[in-house]
Amino acid sequence: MRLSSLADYAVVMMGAAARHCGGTRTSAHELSDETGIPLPTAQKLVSLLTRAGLLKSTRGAGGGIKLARPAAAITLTDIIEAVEGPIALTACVESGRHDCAMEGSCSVQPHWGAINDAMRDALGSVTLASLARPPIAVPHLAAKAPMEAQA
Amino acid sequence: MRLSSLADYAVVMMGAAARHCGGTRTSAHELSDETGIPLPTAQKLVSLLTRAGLLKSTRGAGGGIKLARPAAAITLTDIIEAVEGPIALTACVESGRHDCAMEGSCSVQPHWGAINDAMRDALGSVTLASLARPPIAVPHLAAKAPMEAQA
DNA sequence: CCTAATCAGACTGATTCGTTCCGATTAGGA
DNA sequence: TCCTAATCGGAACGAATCAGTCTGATTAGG
Repeated sequence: MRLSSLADYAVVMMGAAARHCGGTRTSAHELSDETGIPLPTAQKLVSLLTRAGLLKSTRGAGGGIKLARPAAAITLTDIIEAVEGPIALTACVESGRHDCAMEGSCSVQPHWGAINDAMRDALGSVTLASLARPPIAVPHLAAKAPMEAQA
Repeated sequence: MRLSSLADYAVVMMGAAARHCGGTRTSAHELSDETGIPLPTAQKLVSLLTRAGLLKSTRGAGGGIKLARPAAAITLTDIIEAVEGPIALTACVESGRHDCAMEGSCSVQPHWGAINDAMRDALGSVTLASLARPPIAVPHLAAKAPMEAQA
């Protein structure tokens, strides 16, 4: 139930990239300096995020990277899935995976789908634009998500 | 962003324990047979869940385990935190942890608190009683959680 | 044509997780 | 009262995943 460090770094890096006024071209080196993330790691993340279609990269001298979409159209779900793969709390919610011995007789398995979707939607409602806003000191505003698994 | 296998197993085991009419005494061996979880692993989980106050264990011959609280008063958050520790998507949301070099200057750090609480509340709204219900074939009913991190 | 700067993929070391085994504790029966 | 049996509790081993680093391929500019 913890985000991997790479996913955490990816969110920070995308936030820094979004602060470059969206379409302005930047580079992995520049983002590394701004965020404090080690350069090799930043390069690896740029590679992953580009392959996922969140960044547009231009190679060669004078090249760089920029957001592939407006910051308001990029969510935490997009970033996390770009680094960690599909969001799946358990193995049985991944489509095409049927390696659980209790498949069919497990009584909680049908519930995981709804729970997983709720998690995914919650992360999907947080856009990169909202993260790029300067921080305001109002730490507590967690939304009450009235979810009851009935599936 | 994936639940550990132990946490997954713990949910299955608690669901099986709840199906024993709440207060009826059962054992790790019995739960292992019912769920298919290997016996040593089931024993380890019983130990963790007991220490967390979710199960009441009685040692000796004729002993066993039973739910410490009604199934309706046990949530997914309780079970997951009993096995994995406090739910913390990132290192910076854990109270007392300040080992991030970007502490203070990171612009996304203030947002994680609200996001983390939303996750925690969503899992906390799923009770063991709802999981113990026999599965119904209605796979899609994910709640729309209108959360926008404004912290 | 050459140089320089960038992204992209492959490799190594370390940490964590999952599993298994063995010992401590306790109630029941002789 | 002692012994036996069944249980929980903690410790050690092996495997898998992950974070981080390095080197190579590609491309624009001089």
